Amino acid sequence: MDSVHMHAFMTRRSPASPPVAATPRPARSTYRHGDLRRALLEAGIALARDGGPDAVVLREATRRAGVVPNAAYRHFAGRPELLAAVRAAALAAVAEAMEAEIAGVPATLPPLAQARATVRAVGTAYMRFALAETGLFRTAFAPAGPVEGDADPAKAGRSGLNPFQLLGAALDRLVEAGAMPPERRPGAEYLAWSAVHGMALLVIDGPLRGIDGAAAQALGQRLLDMVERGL
Amino acid sequence: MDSVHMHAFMTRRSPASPPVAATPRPARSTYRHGDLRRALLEAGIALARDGGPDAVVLREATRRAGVVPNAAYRHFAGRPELLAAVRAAALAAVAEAMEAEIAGVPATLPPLAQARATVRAVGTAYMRFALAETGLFRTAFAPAGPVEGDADPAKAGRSGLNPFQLLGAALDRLVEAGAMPPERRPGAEYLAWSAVHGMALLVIDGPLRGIDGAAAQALGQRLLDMVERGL
DNA sequence: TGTACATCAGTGAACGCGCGTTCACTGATGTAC
DNA sequence: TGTACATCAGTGAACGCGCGTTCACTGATGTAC
Repeated sequence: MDSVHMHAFMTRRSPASPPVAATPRPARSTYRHGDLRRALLEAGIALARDGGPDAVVLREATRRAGVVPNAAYRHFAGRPELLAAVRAAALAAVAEAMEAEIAGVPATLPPLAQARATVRAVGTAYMRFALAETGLFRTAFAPAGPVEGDADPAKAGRSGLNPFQLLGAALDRLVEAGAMPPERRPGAEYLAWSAVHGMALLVIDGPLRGIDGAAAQALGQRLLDMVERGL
Repeated sequence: MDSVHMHAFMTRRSPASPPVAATPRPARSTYRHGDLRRALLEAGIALARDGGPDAVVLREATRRAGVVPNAAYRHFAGRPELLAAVRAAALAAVAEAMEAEIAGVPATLPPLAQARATVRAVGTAYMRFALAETGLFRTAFAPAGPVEGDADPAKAGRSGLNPFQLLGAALDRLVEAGAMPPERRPGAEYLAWSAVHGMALLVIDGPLRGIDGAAAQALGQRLLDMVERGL
C-alpha cells in the first residue's frame, strides 16, 4: 500500500518532542516563538494522528510547541477551536489522498471505464486512508460536538472540493458516461459513502479489526463491486 | 417509527435522578443497597444512552445509585469493567431489536420472499436502533480500547446470537432460498454490515445528521435495495 | 541614524473541576452453636 | 429460640492527576518622530 500523500507538516512526531512531557520545556533561543499558531496546529495534528480527536489536548500541544499552556490563547479561542482546525486539516488530508488516487487513473481509458475507475479511486483512497491514518481519519469524521463549526462545508483539497464533494463529482461523471441512469443519481453519494465508510470502520474498530492489509484491500474491492452493481 | 423493544431496566432516566448531581445522596432506608450491581449497571446504561460511552462515568453511576463512589468497587473491578458491562447490555439491546423486527416478518410469505424480508428486517432494525438510541448504539459499537474484553463474542439477544451473527443467519437463509449464489456467501456479512453501519453513522454523525426519520427510512430502503442487488 | 513608545506574544502562577482509585472503618446480615 | 461471631457491602476521607482557563505581568519587536 502506498503511503498516503500529505503536507509536509503532517510528518510523524519528531523524536525531539517528548511523548508524555517529563522534560521541562525545550529551550528556545528567541523570546518570541515565531510561528506558534502553526506549531500548535502541527502538534494537534500529531496528537490526533496518534490518538484520535480526544487526544487533541491543548496543554499537550503547547508542551510540544515548547510554550506555556496559556500561550495558546493568543492563537485559538480555546480547545474547541484548536480541535476544529485539526479536524479541517484532517479532512483536507483525506481530500488530497483522494485527489492523488484519482490522478493515478489512466487518462487513456475510454470514458466509461475512466468514470468507473474514478469512483473506485475515491473509495479506495478513503479506505486506505482510514487504515494508514486511523487517528486522523477518526478526527476527520468523529461525531462533532453540539457546538461545532457545523455549517462550514469542510476543508477542501487542492481541487477545492471536500471528500464528499469529490465523491459527488465522480458519480456525476458516471452519469455523464452513461454508466448510471440519471434518475438514480440523486442521493447516490449517500449510498456509496455509507458502504465505504462502514467498511472503513469495520476494519479499524469492528469485527474486522486486525485484518491484514491485503485482505482488507480485497474485501474493499468486493465492496466496491457491490456498490457498482447496486447503484 | 416503532419504539425499540428493550428490557424494562432500559427505561429512560427517572426524573428522581438528578441530571448533574447537586443533590446530596438520595436517602436509603436500608444500610445495604440490595442490588447495587444492577443499579450501577442501569445507571451506566442511562448514562450511555444520553451521552455515549464517554459518558459512562463511574462516579456519576454511584451518585445515581445513591451510594458513595468507592462502593462500586464491590461489584466492578473498575471503570473499564463497568463500561464493558454496559456495552454488553447495549449489544444485547441491538440484538433484541433485530429479533423483534425479524419476528414481524409474515410467516406466510413464500420462502424466497421471506428470506429477503428477513435480511431487510435486520438492516432496518439496525438503522432504527441507531436513530432511536444513538447513545447506546455508539456504546455498542464504539472503538474498544486496546485492553478490552476483546475476544468475547459480544452479548447475545434472546436467540443467543449477537447482532453480527443474526445478520449471518439471515444471509444463510438467503442462500438456502436460492436468492444468493453460495460462492458469494463467504464474507457477505461484512459487505452488508458495512453498508448499513455506514449509513447509520452518516445519519447520526455525518452529512445526514438531522435528516428527518421518514427520509432516513426511505434512504435506508434504497440502501438495502443496493445491497440486495449488489450481493 | 537614533530614541521613545505602543503593541502584543509569550510568561508565571494560580483557580476549580471532576475524575478514578486507595485506605482504614462500621455496621447490617445471616450462620453456627 | 437466643446469642456470639464472621462476613462483607457500603462509608468517610483523602490522594494525585491533568485538564481548560483566567489573571496580571514582562520583555522583544517594529513604528513614529
